[in-house]
Amino acid sequence: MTALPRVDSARLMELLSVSLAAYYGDFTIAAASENLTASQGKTLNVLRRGPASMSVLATTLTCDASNMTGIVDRLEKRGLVRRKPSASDRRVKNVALTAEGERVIDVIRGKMHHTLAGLGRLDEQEQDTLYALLERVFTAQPAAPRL
Amino acid sequence: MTALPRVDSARLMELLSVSLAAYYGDFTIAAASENLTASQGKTLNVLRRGPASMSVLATTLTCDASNMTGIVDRLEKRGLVRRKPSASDRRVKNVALTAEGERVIDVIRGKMHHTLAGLGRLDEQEQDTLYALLERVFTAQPAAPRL
DNA sequence: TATTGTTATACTCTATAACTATA
DNA sequence: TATAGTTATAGAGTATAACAATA
Repeated sequence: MTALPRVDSARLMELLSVSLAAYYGDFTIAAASENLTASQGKTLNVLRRGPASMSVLATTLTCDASNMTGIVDRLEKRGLVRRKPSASDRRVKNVALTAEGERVIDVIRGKMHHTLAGLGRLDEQEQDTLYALLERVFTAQPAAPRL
Repeated sequence: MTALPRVDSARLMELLSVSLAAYYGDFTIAAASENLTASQGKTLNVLRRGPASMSVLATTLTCDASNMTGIVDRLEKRGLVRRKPSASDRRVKNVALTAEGERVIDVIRGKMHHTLAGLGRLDEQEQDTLYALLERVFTAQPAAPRL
């Protein structure tokens, strides 16, 4: 691989903010096309990984637990998620996607045309490299080997 | 170089969403420590690149132009930004950071400990590689308007 | 006619505080 | 005592529609 231009940390932080704004905009527009707010879409996206309690949802979305009540209420009213009492701790309510909720979040993901096209500009090896680097930066315990 | 595990596009999209959530959470907490909402902080962050009109701000933040009026009103009331009428088009108002606004957004950026520590896990060559890949994925082809 | 920015409206998101049920 | 979730409240964010000023 040819030598890349040296980039200082501030420029990388700046590009990171631009990149994530682009991703967020893409997601927000896709969610709106399904008549969902960004917070509602993000909640479905988190639940796509599996059921989660109200407090875990709040932590993941970086908001107060009290906010999740209203967000999950509206999603539940539309039949996209459902609350299920935990068997082991009766205080806990686990939230899970319904089949319809699963369908909707998959549609939203498929509508992120800008991001999908951007990833399409990378070949397979470049995608693997990007994956490994992002994992190192944003994941506490990286599973991928060092480059 | 060790071969990296193959990663399909869906897993990469998933990691992007996790990365964004981590970055966004880091930024939101840092902004809150300066008594700013996420939207207010994002506005300052965009303006750190230079003045921008109300409509450009709205496009960059992926929200309706009418929202920017209130956000900029509150930032202006705190002395963090100011509106200046455009010389060439009297309909346009350019928004610029004040010295205090510049100071505050720099403080916020410096408080993004999680993200800064994450980037610190990469050596210089890896940072350059990440920069080049993100630029390919999220920057529009010819010369994206440097915001 | 089209665009920029604002206002008015209704709804959603958000943090804080107080409450309950459970641990 | 501590934690999970809800409720109430006030302030902020959000899209839509309508408007004035300017292009």
